[in-house]
Amino acid sequence: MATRNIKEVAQLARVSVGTVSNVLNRPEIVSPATRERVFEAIKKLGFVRNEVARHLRVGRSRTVGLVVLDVSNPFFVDVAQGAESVADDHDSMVVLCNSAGDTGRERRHLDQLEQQRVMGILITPVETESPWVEELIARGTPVVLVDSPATGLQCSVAVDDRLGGQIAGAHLIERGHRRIMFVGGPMSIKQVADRHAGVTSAVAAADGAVELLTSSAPTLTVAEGRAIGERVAAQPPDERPTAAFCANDMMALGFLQAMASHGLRVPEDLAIIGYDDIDFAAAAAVPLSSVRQPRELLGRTAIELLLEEVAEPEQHRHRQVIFQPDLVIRESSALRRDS
Amino acid sequence: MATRNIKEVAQLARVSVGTVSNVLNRPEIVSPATRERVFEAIKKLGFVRNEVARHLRVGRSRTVGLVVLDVSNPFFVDVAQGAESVADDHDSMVVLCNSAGDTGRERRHLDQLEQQRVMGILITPVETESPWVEELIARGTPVVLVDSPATGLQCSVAVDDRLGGQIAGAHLIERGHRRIMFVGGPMSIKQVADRHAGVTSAVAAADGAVELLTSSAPTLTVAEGRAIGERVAAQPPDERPTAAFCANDMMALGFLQAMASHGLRVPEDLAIIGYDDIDFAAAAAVPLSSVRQPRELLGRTAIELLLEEVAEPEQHRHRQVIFQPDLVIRESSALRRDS
DNA sequence: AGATTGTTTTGAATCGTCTCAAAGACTCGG
DNA sequence: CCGAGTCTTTGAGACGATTCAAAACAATCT
Repeated sequence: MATRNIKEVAQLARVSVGTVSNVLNRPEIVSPATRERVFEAIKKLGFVRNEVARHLRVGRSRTVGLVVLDVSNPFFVDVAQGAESVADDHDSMVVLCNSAGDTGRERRHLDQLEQQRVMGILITPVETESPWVEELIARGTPVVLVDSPATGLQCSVAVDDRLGGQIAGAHLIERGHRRIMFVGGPMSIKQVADRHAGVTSAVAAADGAVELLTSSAPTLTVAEGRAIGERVAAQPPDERPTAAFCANDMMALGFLQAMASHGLRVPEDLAIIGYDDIDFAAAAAVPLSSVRQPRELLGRTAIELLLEEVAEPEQHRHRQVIFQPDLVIRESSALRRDS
Repeated sequence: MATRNIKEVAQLARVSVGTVSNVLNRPEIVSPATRERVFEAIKKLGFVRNEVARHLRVGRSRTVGLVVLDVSNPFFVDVAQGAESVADDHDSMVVLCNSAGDTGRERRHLDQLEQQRVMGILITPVETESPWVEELIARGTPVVLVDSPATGLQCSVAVDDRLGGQIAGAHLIERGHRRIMFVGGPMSIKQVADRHAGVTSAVAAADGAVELLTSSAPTLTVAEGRAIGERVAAQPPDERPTAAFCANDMMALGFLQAMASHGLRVPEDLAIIGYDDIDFAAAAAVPLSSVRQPRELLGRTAIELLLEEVAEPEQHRHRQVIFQPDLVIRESSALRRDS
């Protein structure tokens, strides 16, 4: 209730409001004596600068919005932490919003962020083509796409998911697997489609006859991974795939659990490889092989591109940064299989 | 760049700014004809209300800060989702901040939130006694403590951790364990201390001679849990505890992994029980028994208390809501042990 | 027509801070 | 002691929306 303002500080310190403002923003141009007086007044009154008024006046905000597909997927939490670490160094702030894969929620968050006049928005959009995002940009909010193809209207950072899928597929084939299942989700999600395309190309490139089965769940969750795993475990051994490539680690963990609860050994009976390399992957009881994405780096780079655009809007040219994924082989696919 | 303001809208619609404001805030008091004209102008110009200016004028913000100890612990993500679901219904917004257990970061976040004049702050403080929080309250920002004892200056929500520890201990004793290890962290963290106190009391209440070992790591992470697990696994079988009660599920998962990688069977060779019941606990290859906390409910209740305080500051009396934890028995502790 | 009541619309004041041109205070050489 | 430079400090507008007393307009009744 007792929120003090700059005027009260000025009164107590017997200076003008302009001087107080100067002390706050360019202390070096004000004489040590008055500066000290002002600081004392600030302390005595418990004055805290009203960032809202400041923002209104200067027109620039210090916060960046980050809208992700699923906060409960640690992958996105890590991306957020990467972004936040950079924001910290620029005394700005990241506000994390969860669209939960829902277009409506995504839109509401974008509206709120735009109304707050945030400095810019980092987003992993629910749908590749998003008119909302384009209008947002047209109205002047800088946007950086995370893990989504750029349209030329903005910068983007992404990881080559096709390559990731290919690496995973090649690895399984090299380990002797001839019957591989892709445990995926809706192909409308670009990441899923690309990873699938990657493993498909790896299969096509193999000499021998490698079979690729594809299953698809509505969402990329632990529960869905487990459900698909249950179905696979119920199949007769000679019909079962010998390896599963899961669209993300959440699904892979669910799949793994289904294997365990049906007494199937991983990797002996069935190898598993996931995607993202979240921390829980390494910590699984059978440590999970996974295609690693540079998660923090993704977030860091995204916000750096944004800050760059904000700093020099004129000479800024939109860029698309693409990182290479990385194969991390752990126990869940470590075994060589004699076909 | 092309951010339109209410004045431009007024001009185009040939009305005064006051009328535009009315259309935005109390459309019912303005005649249908002008209302329509104003809406058209808004659409044509792509006008988006400046929440910053609004906030400055009306003095009330629509955002709530939530400062948590560790975003990479899914427990806190779930708390956040609970809070957000309530915020959604009150068209306000939750901004999630991560103190990462660091007092400095915590303070920076609190400063930023106060400068933004947020409606209020929900916080799981790093340290129980926090002068910053008290000053914050004194200066007029409502605070609700999450999972921390209230000082009477604010509301709080928490789960009875002592009871949780006791339930876990009693369960293990009932299953025949006579040598139990508490896998914990710094006792300065209230949650850890309480859970430890709980299991201690359960042990004291047992007739037979039950031994309680205690180990402590600097942080409650998967890696630390694994490290302690490695040490335990290296002990000769007759010196090893037969059960481990971990301070949270992250540690329990790490511990579990160490068991697996050393060929120790869970629960046959060693039972494990965790705390929080995060989703990954059920999804572990040996599904983890855990003491469940009502995670979303915790977040929901916290923000409801805050909204209540904000709505009626006068007649508001601070309350402390305490929830009961719940034992979820899964495979990792399912076995009855014959001593 | 004039009075009365009710409905819409107006526009000036306000929120707390920043900015910047201009005024004030000092210093120093002549 | 004056005038030319430096430093410091001042104070009057913004910024964009909301509010509210008052004005304008409309409808109804004498």
